[in-house]
Amino acid sequence: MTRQRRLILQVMDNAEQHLDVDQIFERAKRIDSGVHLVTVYRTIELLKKQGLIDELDLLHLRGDRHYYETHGPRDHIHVACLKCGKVREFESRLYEQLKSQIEKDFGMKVTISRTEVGGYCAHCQTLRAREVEEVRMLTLDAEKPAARTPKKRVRKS
Amino acid sequence: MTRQRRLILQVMDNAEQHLDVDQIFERAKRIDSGVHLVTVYRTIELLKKQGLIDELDLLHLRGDRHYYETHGPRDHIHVACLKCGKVREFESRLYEQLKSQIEKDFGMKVTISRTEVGGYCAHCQTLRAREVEEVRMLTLDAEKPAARTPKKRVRKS
DNA sequence: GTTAGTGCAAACCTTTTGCAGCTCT
DNA sequence: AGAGCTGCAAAAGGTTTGCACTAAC
Repeated sequence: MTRQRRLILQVMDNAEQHLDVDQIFERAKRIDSGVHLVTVYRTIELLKKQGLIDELDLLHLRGDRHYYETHGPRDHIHVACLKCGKVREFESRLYEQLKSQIEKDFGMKVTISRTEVGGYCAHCQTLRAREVEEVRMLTLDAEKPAARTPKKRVRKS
Repeated sequence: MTRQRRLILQVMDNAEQHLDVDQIFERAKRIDSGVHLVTVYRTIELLKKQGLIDELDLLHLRGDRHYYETHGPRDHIHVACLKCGKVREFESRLYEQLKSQIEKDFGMKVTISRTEVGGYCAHCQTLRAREVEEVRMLTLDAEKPAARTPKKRVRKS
């Protein structure tokens, strides 16, 4: 347990949300500028193997990077809004039942599980409905297909 | 709808398992050597946006590649064995209920969902080490991505 | 003929690696 | 001291982009 590892773990524990590698790096650097990005990668790899943290993709909504969170006592589902990007967590007995069913049906022991769900949250649904309505009004006679959301490229500097 | 796109779709439809980009590329090339990797990427991007294919990570068991499958009529869960790497699919009414519960609790409309589960399958729990190794050879090596072979460092001009 | 898709090379970003020097126990 | 970690530079791997050319409708 070195100074750097302690720091990285501390950053992740204090995080109020899911961080990607660069975010962890930035926060660690702010406290101790002598921490190297490579060390963050290596530490994350280690923690992942030990099962102390979980890795998420969040459905690649924000690009293909990975996000990390400290492994809590209970499994939860990540629910993301496709529009505003907000991620919420969800626990359910149904989820536990589902995993039990898999174990029973396949005769297997489940040790990892990840479920990520995307959709439009209550707030964005009303926004979207309004937009759709506007588009419809504009194109009543044109018979145009619905506008696609432009691809947003999430790229680090 | 071009020759290339038709071909790429055909490859994915005929696939008996989840393919990554390079596997799709290799198979397409075998049929029409004039297909370019970039076109595969662009086509996948397109199909993904249209919701015609789904993207999987398979819990990163085989590295950080992405895998693709044509989007069937019903959602299913991917269940992977951590030992032999075999991936099976699982459908359940519980899963539908779970998604309904999320929609109800959050007042949201769920449009994408992905769940991937890892564990030890019935075989791997009981097989002896040597037999496990054989299964691994059969399932993982069949079309395993090229191993990362470190080479002598050579300065690039 | 216009619009959209393709091939190519090169850029880009993220993650991994070899190695030398430094830390922790 | 010895094992293990770290920082560094650079490689490797995967994905995207700019641009000229070609194919599709």
